[in-house]
Amino acid sequence: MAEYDPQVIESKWQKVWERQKAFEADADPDREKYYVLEMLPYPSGTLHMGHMRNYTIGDTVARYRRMRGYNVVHPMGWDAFGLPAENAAIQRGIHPRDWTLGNVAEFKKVCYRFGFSYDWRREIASCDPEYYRWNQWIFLRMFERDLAYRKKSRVNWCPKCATVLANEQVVNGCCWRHEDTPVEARDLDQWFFRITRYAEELLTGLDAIAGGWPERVVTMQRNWIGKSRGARVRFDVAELSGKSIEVFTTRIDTIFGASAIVLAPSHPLIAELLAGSPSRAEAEAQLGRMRQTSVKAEDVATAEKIGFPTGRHAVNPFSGEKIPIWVANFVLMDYGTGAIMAVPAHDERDFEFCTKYKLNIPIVIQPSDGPPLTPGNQKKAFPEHGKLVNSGPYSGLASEVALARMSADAEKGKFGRGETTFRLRDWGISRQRYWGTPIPVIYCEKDGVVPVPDDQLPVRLPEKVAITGMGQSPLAGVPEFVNTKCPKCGGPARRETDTMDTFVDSSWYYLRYLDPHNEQKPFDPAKARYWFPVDQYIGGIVHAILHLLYARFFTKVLRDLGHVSADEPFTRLFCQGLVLKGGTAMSKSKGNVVVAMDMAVKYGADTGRLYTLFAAPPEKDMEWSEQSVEGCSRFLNRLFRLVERYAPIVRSHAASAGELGGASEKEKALLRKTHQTLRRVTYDFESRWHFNSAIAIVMELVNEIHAQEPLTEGARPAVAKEVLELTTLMVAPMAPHLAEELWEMLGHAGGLARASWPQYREEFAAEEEVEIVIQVNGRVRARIVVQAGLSQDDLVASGKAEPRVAEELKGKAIVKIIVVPDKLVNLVVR
RNA sequence: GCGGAAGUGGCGGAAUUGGCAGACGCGCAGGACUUAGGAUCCUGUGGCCGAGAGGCCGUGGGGGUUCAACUCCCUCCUUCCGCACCA
Repeated sequence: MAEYDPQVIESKWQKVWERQKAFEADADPDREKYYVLEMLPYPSGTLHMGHMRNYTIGDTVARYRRMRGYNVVHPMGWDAFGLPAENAAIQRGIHPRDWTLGNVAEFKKVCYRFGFSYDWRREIASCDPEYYRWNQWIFLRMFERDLAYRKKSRVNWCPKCATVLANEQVVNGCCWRHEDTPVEARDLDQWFFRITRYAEELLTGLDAIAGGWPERVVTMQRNWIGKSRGARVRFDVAELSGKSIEVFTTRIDTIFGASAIVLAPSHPLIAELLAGSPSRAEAEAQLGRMRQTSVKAEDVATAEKIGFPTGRHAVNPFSGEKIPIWVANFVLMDYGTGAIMAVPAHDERDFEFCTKYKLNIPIVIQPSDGPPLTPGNQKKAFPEHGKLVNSGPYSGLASEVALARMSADAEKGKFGRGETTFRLRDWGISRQRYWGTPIPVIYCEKDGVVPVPDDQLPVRLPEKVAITGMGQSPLAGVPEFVNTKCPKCGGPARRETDTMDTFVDSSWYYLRYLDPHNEQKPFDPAKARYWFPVDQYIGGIVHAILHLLYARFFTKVLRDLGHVSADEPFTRLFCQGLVLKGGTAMSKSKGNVVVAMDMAVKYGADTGRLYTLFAAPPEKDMEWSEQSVEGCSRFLNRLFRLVERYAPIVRSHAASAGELGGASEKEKALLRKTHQTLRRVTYDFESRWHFNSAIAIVMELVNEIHAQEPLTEGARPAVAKEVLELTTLMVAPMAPHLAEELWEMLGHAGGLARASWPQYREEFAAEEEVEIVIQVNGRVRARIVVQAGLSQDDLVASGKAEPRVAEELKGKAIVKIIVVPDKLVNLVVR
């Protein structure tokens, strides 16, 4: 008897699939397409089972869809630019490209070993000039439309490294390499994508995809875009005629309670306000300190509120009241107008600030129910809507009414207007790094900023670069790269030395897959018309905001450029859970990884795949358990032995399905179980991807075939064939190598990579007999087996006849009878 | 602080969406086969009471709706995740 040897079987079928080109798919207007995609991986060193979960889910879905007859495109590629490659270069003196390509080769080997059904002809790597030239091309198109622009922006700067740090390289406000050196803020000229132009559409577009995306992701995106309606109001500066300050507020109804105007430390008007102010010297010293603080969000959020008065005043346009103008660290320059009106009684932050600096706290909103606020009893801000008081002509109005009326009045008085703002900011794409896409721009003394002409693309990354992690952008140290000619005047010019954020690479790669070798365009719109959008996208929740938002943005830009017609790139999104070991996510740095290749060598890829699907529903985190892996291995072994045992019977007979009639009771029971299993597995695959329960029920089926041995004595080949073939097909998307082997054992030539998913048959699945639970007052008192479809009256009668039930009914009156057909009878007695 | 998700045996989890709680797997216990088994097969396995038939309790806590609640409503607790001075 042959043993189940996954090493032999898996390698055998991987070669067959390759020879058959089983997973290559091309546009075919006559067939319905299905584009399933796992998020572009960063090819880091060793692949562990945390990675494999993502691909296993995607592959299972891809294989299932193929069996359902779809024309499935399932590509794979590499997010090959990025900081880790540069770190490797610094630490080991290896070129980032060599390090990256080495990892890619390793990654690919593991994907192959796990039998993932990718169309490898479509493979791309973002560090390939044939890929990133199109990043540059898209950048230029965006530049032409003012969607790419340059402005000064604040970055983290380590004075010891003399370089810019990414946010994640800032640890506790200090450089990750120099933990005693506080990070400084610096302003550099940087490139931005004007994603805010699409803010409204990125928000409304969520409604269209909401049904196909996890709700939490939609919510996170919505919050990130952060639309808020309010008003912009102008306050004149009392001491400087003709000067004014605009604030943004969502609560114009509280404006009579404003006790100060507060500016962000980098507000442009500060210099003018301070010129000639009595408190100038002290104020400038404070300002200097404030401007040094870190850029990191957490640090900003937890910092204590500090501020100082400018000595100037603003005039409240509604009340005519003069209030002081302050500067404080908690006001953000890049949200709203960079200035706020502080209404301490009705805003928590303002309350904290004004309490600290002993500013007035006038109450202008009273709760619509509950005790009224008084200066004596107010311990914290009251930020809710309510009824206006001390608000001149608006006193007595409800907030909701006042908001609209005061906004309209501000507009009439020409000192304000209704306005909508977004929390979303433009996307800064400049990185002072080597291993990324060069930004295709040239600076000429005469012509200024000059885009690189299309026919000079790609702007290639130079090979020989000193990467030290110190100093400015590495490319600035390569004179052959920097020094060039101005495309306009031909005079001497220098190239931009920053590279693009790697999120640019992953913002449109799903379109390049559709036409990966096109040398004329990023992709052929005709091909995109067939394949795009992605039907099912699969990846980690970590990318819920940025990557997905950027990809949506790019899709809209490319649509407006006329390259695609879809509004959204991903119709459905699935976020798989993490793989934990010892309670924390598997990661190399934590040292708790289960190496994917080790898994394949010890148990085989099919066992690894099956366990990943079996241990938990795919959207939930799962804890890795080696012992449970053994369980899956045992199951596949059992299945192998089962088919091996009966395969000769099946093969000896060229059975046709028509011979299933007239089966014995035992055979009928088995056919029933098989078709019920198929019904349930199909349901799990179609609806919610609960592969764990699909596998469980197939295990039950296999157990039943084993236990009852209905096929041994005088077994009917037609029944054996039906049962074993369906079982094999059901596990095929999950354990594809073994399924192929079983399929061959059962007498099929040519493999099942393109076999059809079977249709369950109701006439086999239907139960002839059902177990009915008989309850008295909701408690189970008996179970009876009856013919299916029995009438309610018959069920009640049979139930009452049960001795245990009769006993309970003795001396009591039945007040209500509930019958659930084929399931349950509940007799309510008193 | 705001937003989201989740709490079921010793463990991972199931319950086709209001109808038998604990499927399936792991672990554990007992047995069979074996020179041997960490292979394979069989049996048992939520808690308490009982020799047994059987009974009672049980899905984070408390309350409610219902003939019937892991499932729906209210409330509290715990854990995880995301955002975080957004005016």
